[in-house]
Amino acid sequence: MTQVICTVDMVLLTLHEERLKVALLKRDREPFKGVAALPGGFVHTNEDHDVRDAAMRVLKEKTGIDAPYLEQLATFSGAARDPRGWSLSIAHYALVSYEVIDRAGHPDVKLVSVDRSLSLPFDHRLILETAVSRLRSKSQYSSLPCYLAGETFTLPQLQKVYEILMGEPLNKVSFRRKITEMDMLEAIDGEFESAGAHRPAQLYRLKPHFKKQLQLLERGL
Amino acid sequence: MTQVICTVDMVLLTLHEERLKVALLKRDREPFKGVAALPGGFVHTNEDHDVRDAAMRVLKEKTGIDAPYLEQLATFSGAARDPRGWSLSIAHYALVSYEVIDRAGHPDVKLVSVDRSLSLPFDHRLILETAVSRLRSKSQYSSLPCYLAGETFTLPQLQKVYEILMGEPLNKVSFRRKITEMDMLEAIDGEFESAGAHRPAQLYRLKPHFKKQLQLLERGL
DNA sequence: ATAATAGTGTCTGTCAGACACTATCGA
DNA sequence: TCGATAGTGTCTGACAGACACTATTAT
Repeated sequence: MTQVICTVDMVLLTLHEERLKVALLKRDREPFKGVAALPGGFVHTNEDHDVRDAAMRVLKEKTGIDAPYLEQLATFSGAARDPRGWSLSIAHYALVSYEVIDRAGHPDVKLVSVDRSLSLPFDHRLILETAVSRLRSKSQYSSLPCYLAGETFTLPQLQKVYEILMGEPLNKVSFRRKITEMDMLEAIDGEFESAGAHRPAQLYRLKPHFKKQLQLLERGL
Repeated sequence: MTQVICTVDMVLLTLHEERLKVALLKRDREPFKGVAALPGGFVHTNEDHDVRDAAMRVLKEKTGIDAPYLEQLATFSGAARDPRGWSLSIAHYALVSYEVIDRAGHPDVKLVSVDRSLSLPFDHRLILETAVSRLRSKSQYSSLPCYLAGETFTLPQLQKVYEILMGEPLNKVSFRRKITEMDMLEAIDGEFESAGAHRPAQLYRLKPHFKKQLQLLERGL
């Protein structure tokens, strides 16, 4: 039994210009030095408590970002995926609003639309597709998309987020019924968002209880 | 960076005596020698193509079983979970009918109801609970439970399987409507199951197309 | 015949989506 | 006043579950 190379890879997703985008970073070492790839790194057994810790550390080191939502995706493995040898990557995905990426302002982070056919090193293409598929699937019946909307948002903004993820327009009345049913938002008293020559929209935020806990629907949207 | 111990653990689930049960094996070496635990083993980079291969190999070696359904569950990791050091286990779960376990006839395999509060070594309790939770969740809206029902089964038998997993009685008419909607079963012509002094039930099997591919419902059962 | 379960036709309450309406802003 | 979007009341068609019925076996 030979050594297994243990790494974590991060799929950092956000919404920008009405598109779902992934954060890519030019690799600073071999293999694939200089090629845009998912941020990743080795598991450090001396400093990481577990692989979730490793994923958060790698994300922070490479992009400067602490993500409000981060979840293990799956483990990708095999003899062929890394030229250095038999390797294994515990892939995670994280969701942030565009503002968080913008504020971090890391010069090497590039946002690329996930719908464009991307050529990525290792099996990062498969990892990315798995992450996007997981996100879209969970968006059908959970509060997950809220983490892409930022700290505060209006209901029309949140509906737009869901629509981009689901790839289809949603019924306004039904959408609001479901959001009410989930009972995860609180109106920010007296705060409205004026976005032009029309009635301003009420601002909402996630109830504190749901900051780290997804809310699920019995039946999807 | 010190060495990471890479293992796979298998959660082998089946139905027996109207209960969901997990297969446990007495450990044949330290740590926890002699204690009942999930079947597990090291990843062998020289013979396993990837961790799925490793999981299938471990299951076959320890229980003699080739499972019709096997899926990666999640990776459990950390410095504390294994006394030998910082370790990582890519947990998988597999579904089989009781007949498969019975036919394999492995003397050391014990079936234990998952609802009993079990004391297990390592973090196997957490792994088991995660697997059961995943299975129950997927049972709501997919054909997954079919793999617990065996090669052929009647609709009343399949409904019973779903009911055990969901923990509640299901409406017969609705259940059959959903099964028809999934369009994954084919009647075995002229084959019926006589189970007493009443009308025999039609035998069904999964359509070949769905042998390795789950069928999903738009809305759950 | 009777008991027991398999399998099906039909009715009804519930709920998602369509539509229409009011509310509130800037110009 | 008008155009635009926010937000809400209501109607209707579709569908899940309840009920009732027929079908088919062993005793």
